[in-house]
Amino acid sequence: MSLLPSLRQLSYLVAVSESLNFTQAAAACHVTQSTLSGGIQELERLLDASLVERDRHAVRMTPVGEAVVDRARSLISMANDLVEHAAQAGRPMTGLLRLGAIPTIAPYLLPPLLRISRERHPSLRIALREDQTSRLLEQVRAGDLDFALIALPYDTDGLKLATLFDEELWLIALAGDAAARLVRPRVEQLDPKRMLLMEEGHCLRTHTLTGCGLGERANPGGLEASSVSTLVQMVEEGLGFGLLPEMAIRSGALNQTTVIARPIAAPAPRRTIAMVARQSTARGVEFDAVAAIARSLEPVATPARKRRLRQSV
Amino acid sequence: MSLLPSLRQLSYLVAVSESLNFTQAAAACHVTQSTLSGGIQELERLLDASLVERDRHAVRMTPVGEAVVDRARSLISMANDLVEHAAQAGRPMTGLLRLGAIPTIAPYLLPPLLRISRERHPSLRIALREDQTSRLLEQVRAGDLDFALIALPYDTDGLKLATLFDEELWLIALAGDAAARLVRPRVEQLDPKRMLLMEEGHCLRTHTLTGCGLGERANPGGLEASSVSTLVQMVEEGLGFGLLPEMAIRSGALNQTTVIARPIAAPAPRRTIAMVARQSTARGVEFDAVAAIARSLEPVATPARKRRLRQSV
DNA sequence: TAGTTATAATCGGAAATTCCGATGCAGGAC
DNA sequence: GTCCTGCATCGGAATTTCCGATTATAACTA
Repeated sequence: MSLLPSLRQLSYLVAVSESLNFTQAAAACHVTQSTLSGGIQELERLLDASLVERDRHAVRMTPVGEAVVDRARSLISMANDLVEHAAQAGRPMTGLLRLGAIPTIAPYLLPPLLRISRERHPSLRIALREDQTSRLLEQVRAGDLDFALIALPYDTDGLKLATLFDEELWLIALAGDAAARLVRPRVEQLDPKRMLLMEEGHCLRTHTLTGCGLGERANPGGLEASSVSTLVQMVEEGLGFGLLPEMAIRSGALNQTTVIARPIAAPAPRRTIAMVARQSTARGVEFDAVAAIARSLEPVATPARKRRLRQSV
Repeated sequence: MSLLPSLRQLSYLVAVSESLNFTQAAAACHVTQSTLSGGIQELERLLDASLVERDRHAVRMTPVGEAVVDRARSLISMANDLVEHAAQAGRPMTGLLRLGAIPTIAPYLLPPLLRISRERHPSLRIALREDQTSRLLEQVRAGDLDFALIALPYDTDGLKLATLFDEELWLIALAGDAAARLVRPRVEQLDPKRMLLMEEGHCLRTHTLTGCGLGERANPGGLEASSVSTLVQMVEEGLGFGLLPEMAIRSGALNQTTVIARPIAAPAPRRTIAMVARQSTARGVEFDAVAAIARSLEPVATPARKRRLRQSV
């Protein structure tokens, strides 16, 4: 086994890669510039590779440096998880849990989830953050979030994953709309030209397109929604039809509108709700507990229930 | 961010967990017992948790200690990968690569794989180890192996995975055997009572059973083979029939025998050949290169080829 | 051109840490 | 009791880490 670099040296390197400025990096690490400079040099000597390119004009990371920084980041977050795990070991289901969720899940799944969690585990506090999938995963990996609720398919490589439940996408349209004529439309019967999509980057956009067998080509009409509610409003304006997760509809996304929802004939477009965490998370117990609660909230889609739901909107 | 433990302290703890003896652990770490003792205490103080239980009679790890040891192990192997990656950065496809393979792959896939690898990458040396899947994965995780060739389905959680190709299991039997009467038998037509299996722990056993829709119940006859060649010999003795991967048959596992092979009608039992490595492996370039070579060695199973093969055995 | 600012490297010494050897202490074997 | 095994403890040595001051270089400014 070779000699190992210290986590401190690695954190110096990470800091440099973030500011590309030794002085600022040193401040961020609460050490002097000379200490950090020495630390970086020591690391380069130990690894026998140049990691940071010090030009007259600027500081840049070398390709090897970037690779080392990536590995160093996950090493440090793993070490943090280790410390946290030991600290929390005797007292599971307590303390602060930082939970992220995408905007097409948060408003519908979180209210009952938080309520049940408070009932069962009163001393577990949950902080919420709502963001796009890619950013949530970044934050989970960086250790800024403990868990994230996302929709699959999505690349979750290297993360701990628990699938929670499947969910169908339903058609939403005005009552008079051509798409709403059919009680149980099939995806092939939907006119791609009149389909309203979410903006680029929203995972619901991708899931809608792939669910309808369409590629990631831009929306012909050029009309894109930035949230579920704007999508509903655009449908209300008669600009076309859209697809919405069953959960959103059940939670009243169409209330106060004249938009109606229709389940789509099998094979219906669907997405899988899942929760992710770092593999090395200190909160394994909480992960299982929260996942269990979320699973119990699956939108049970019996035919009778669907009929009732369809009538109510 | 809290204060982090040093990798050295963590390695002390890992050593203690392996020998459960401070003096021996100290020797393994090349430090004195007092140094190691102090290191462990410092770690316990830092984590604010008791990790090692020092009884009058023995040393045991606490549950928290075990958990910390697990995390420490992967932390240390990640750190080693980081160092190795930096060292190898400028010179890919060189040096020693430690490759493991299960016994039902090694004799068939490795000879051509090694030949092509030597042609394309003369300065890459490959050391081989043959073992059961579970042990290979252990060694990969521990950093004793770089890659392992295994058969899926198998739990590869937390490892870097590349699927290489699918492969059917073929029926092997004596020409006069009831099972060999059919030119293209279906799995339902095979008599479970006369099926010869590999020993417990061999993944081919599991894949055979699940491929035939059978549970993991013991072999009724109690006859179990410890390798492909013993399985073939048992078939040759007329003790029953067996299932063998296509690759093994193509490579001549039945040569010098009177045993014949029959492809099974769709849906045939199959297994997926895959290669795994640590997520943090320093040999990402080599991983892709070796996987590409292995993929090019897929047993192409066109009907014409199958017919030719069947006649030759 | 001379002065100012910004940034990283270098150096000597202070501070902290890591380590060792010797010793202490407890239990078990004889 | 006496020896042996095994972990904890202690003082001091060796090493590492860190700081502050200074130097070096380039860019910008007046």
